[in-house]
Amino acid sequence: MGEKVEVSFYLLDIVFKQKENRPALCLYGKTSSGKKICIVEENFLPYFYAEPIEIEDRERLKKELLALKVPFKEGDAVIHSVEEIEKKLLGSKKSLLKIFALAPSYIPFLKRELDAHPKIKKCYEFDISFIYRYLIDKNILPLALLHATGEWIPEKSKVPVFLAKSITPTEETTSDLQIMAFDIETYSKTKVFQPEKNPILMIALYGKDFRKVLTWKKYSTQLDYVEFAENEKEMLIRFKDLLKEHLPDLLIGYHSDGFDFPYIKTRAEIHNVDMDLGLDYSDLTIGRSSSSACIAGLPHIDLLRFIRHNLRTLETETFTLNAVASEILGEKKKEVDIDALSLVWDGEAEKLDQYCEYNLHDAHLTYQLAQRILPHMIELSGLVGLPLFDINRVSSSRLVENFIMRRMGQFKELIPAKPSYHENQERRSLTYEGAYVHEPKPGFYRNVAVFDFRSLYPTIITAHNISPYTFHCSCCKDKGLVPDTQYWFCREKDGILPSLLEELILRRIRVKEMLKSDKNNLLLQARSESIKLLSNSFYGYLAFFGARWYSLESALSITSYGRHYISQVIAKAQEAGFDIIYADTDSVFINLNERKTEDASEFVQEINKKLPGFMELDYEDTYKTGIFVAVKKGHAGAKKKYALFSESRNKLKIRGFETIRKNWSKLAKEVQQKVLEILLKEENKEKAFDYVRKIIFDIQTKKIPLKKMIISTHIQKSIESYEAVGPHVAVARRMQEKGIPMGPGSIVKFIITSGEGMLRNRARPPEEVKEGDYDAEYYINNQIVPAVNSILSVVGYTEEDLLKSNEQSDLS
DNA sequence: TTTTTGCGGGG
DNA sequence: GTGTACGCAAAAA
Repeated sequence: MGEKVEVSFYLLDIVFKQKENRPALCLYGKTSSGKKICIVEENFLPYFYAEPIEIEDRERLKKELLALKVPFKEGDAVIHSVEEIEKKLLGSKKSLLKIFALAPSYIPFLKRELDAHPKIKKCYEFDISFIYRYLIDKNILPLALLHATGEWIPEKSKVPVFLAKSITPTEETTSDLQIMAFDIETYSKTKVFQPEKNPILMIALYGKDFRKVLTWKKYSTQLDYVEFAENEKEMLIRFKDLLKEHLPDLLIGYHSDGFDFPYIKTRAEIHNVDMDLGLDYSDLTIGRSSSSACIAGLPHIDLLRFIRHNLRTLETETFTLNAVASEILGEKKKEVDIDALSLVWDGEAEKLDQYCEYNLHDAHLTYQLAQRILPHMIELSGLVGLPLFDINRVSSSRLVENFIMRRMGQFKELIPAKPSYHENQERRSLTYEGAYVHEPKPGFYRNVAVFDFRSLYPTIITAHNISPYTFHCSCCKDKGLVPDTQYWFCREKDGILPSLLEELILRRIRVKEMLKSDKNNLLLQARSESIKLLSNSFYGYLAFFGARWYSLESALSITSYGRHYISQVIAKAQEAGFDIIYADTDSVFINLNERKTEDASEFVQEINKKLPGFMELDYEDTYKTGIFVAVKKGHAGAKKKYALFSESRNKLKIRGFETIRKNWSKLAKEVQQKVLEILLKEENKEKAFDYVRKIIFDIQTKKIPLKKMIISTHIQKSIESYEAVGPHVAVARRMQEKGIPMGPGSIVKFIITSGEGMLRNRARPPEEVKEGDYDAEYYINNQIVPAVNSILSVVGYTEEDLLKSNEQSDLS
């Protein structure tokens, strides 16, 4: 003890702790041999800037400030020290006072006091979280290798604690992380989860060379990974101890912010068990409204949150573990009757094996998903400098913001404050014109060429130097305005945001270049994706009401340029004799008619010759066939709703047809898909029409199996509180009468049966319906016709044609 | 058309 | 906690 030593470690997590007289940062990390340690940094103080009114007597002002006492809780918030410093605000120099304090929580109080101080004009950078401030100022990246000198100190902790005298960052980072995935199963006889009432039955853990399912119902099993606890309380304690024993670098769950951890916390409170999972024995905390489960020193990753926010490239519409795992891993959840778990638990414990397997399999899927997704999170973390815990949870606007904040130092520019509540409200209420959408003429088309601008908004920002820093400069007023506005941006000096964005675009070009010779390099792919995600978020960021660098003028100018360029392409295409079918934001759909693709290619090249900066029009593809439909009422073309067939890729591109959703029967979805396929791939409208006629005939003659007729709907509120009793509510009430509780969140599956009277009296749960006993009329008129009507009317069939009585014999 | 509510994910 | 952190779509008004 007491001897000066050196340690090197990779930074995994960072936690702030207010010590008696000083703020401390606990840097949790692992050494190159994988050992976990905690390095305490006490040499960094929180601060903000204050701009004095006159440059009169600085020394006197400093003394005055140092003597200030601002009431704070039981004591006083005081200023620890003051330094003089130069910074820029929108390019103009400011000489400022850097005000240090001994606690981050003093900062808002001191700031408020100085705002009211007669000798202080304005305060800056008072709303940057202490941890980010530290990472930014010390230029430390998460997962970076750090060297520290200091000494080991005794402290209550699950890992050795080291008090640092100095910390030096390096450029080296690690991506080799030991992860542990977990999942719980709970008692519930309905869809409604009641952690206050119903216990946790199982907890699965899956790590490298480690798998375990904890449960507390003893039954005979051959599964070597099942471990029994006396009761739920002992199981929770065992879970805690296993984490302490294994100390993974990251703990991974799926919807664990919103479900598993809140559930665990509630159950632990009931049993009076401390959920002191933190490496410093601090409790698991659940953030209130944006609910995130946080463990000191052990970053908790909820994959669902990252996937929902930042992995929108997935095809899937829903983000259930099953859907996401089958798309990313090609593997599904284990099929068990989860509804029966509680009954089995109560009465047939010998059948619990399948649920233990199910539980472990979910943890395993989560583990595998983490292996795929972590490279993306790690790349993003390195790019914008946010720790993995935050990368997991922030929106793309905050990614952009942190990226910019980190780079502000090099420009010596001040970081603007977050908007006040009032500004926020004001910004929310402002709207402006968005992208251009050209209304399509409904119809069936052949040879549809699609052009689109590659990264339209990012390239507009860089090509036209759009940013709050270049807005209305004094030098370029007479050099031209943004189309359809009175605004201009500097043409002489590079704006900070456009130059950062340009750097990103160039970096991505380099990464893509490297990928050409190393196609399967997942890390490079993740890097390219991360840069793309960040670049594409700049425009949205400028228009985001909560942004520090909010600039309505910039956002509005970007969309204005966007409309300008797309309209230009449309006009020139028409000049060149092409017919425009449709256009939306950054893409134009052209009817090639008898023209060759070479003509279109040439046209695109001509356009590209005149585009500034990185702007570029891509010839995306030529689609063999395409359908654009009309809006429900009227003859106008529906926007953002079309289907195209790419012969070269042998793939349908279907957009905006919304029947791929709930409360449509499987049959309706199937029929819609099939009709589009026949029309686009086979170009046989008679066959499509006959197909639908055949389906209608089959419905009438009761040949369709019941399971395709099931409609599922979500129950929104308690069954009693519905005033309008729709079919789903009626069915839910019947189920409840039969002893199956129904509440918000329950999914009701029902079939409309034949007979007279109101729908709600004819809706039945599928198990009560005999094969063939569905209401043919209802399914034809409310499911099939709406699904295909707009499509078939494009090729000349009306609703009446579809519903004409089935006398022709060729159909049967 | 504008405002309010409530789901998503999880068993 | 360098406070006051969702976002969208359907239902209701």
